[in-house]
Amino acid sequence: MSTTAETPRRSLHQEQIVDAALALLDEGGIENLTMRRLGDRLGITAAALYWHVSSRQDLLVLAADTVWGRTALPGIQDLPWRRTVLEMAENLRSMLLRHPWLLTAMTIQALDGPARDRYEEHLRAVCETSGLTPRDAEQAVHSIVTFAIGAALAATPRPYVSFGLESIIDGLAARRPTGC
Amino acid sequence: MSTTAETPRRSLHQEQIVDAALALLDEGGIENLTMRRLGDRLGITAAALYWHVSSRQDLLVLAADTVWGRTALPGIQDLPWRRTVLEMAENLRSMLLRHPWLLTAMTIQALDGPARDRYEEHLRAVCETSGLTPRDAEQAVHSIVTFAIGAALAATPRPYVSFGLESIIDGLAARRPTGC
DNA sequence: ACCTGAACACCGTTCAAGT
DNA sequence: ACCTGAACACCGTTCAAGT
Repeated sequence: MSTTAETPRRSLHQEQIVDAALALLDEGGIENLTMRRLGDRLGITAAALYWHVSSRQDLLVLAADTVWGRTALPGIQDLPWRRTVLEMAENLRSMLLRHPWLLTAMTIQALDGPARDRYEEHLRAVCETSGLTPRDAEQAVHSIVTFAIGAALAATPRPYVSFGLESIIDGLAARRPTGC
Repeated sequence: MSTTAETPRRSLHQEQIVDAALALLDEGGIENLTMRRLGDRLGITAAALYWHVSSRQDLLVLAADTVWGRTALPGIQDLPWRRTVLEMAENLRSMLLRHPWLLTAMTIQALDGPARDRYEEHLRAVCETSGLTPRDAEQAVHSIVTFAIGAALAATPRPYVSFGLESIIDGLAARRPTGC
């Protein structure tokens, strides 16, 4: 009835569309997401999707940020900072392994949405709280995210992943005033 | 005239096709490589391409290995091993930045061909020659390749790349009997 | 041995038209 | 406000038929 109720209604529809798109992506990768197939699954014409979403690319951007948003963020002070950083790296890597189409999408266009920003911001906060300078915390975010993404894309086996991450964390720790 | 001359003739044709495919890929990314467009550029029907190549995927595999093969391999003992490893990582990263479609292709299917094997073999040899155990040299290959691929995909800025690579190399050096 | 033409089963996107 | 139908300009791949 009220005018303010209209916007949420519309984004509800969009949420259903993004959920269905995510299902198609997880089932068969990026080439499985087709406007016609997505329409079929929602009982709608492919053309009708363009009322809710501006393009297939737009849909991929929305799907990407949705998935970033589902990556768990551990408590900032619950564990020693090294363990927390390791956990965040592992969460990111396993998220990318569960949704390989996200790697494909990232290679086609830069995908930074609010949920990714939130993840990186959290990682930086973990490092700063632990005594790293802001500069080194920024270093940490870039190095850890880079390695986690690389590990997912290269399908790097587990033990090799741990070694690389721990080397990077050691490199960061060496820069703290207190040392380790 | 001789029967032995036939095989090279055919792969010459294939080489021209792969070169033209590479041009399309470098110009406009993976979605710019179209059988019809590639045919046009070679003065041939799209259907005719299937005589030389079994599918578009096959063409991508051939293009990928061609590009791996063009990555320069530095001399094994010309520089201190750390510098050589850094150089190989940088060569890989800049190759991937020059051919971003290769990252896309890697996310869609595993792409290990002879040229990639050769690159990784060389990197392992550099590490083993420097005194790393075979196990640690294997660690080195995985960590360095993982990080270089991640840096290309995440578009990690230069200084952050150096820090990550050097941390990994420090971690490797610490495992040598002689220390650093 | 190598290539064409036509066909099949698809794509993303637009847009007039309906309700 | 939301959806359909038809259309446009594309795709990869197959296959009979040509030379």
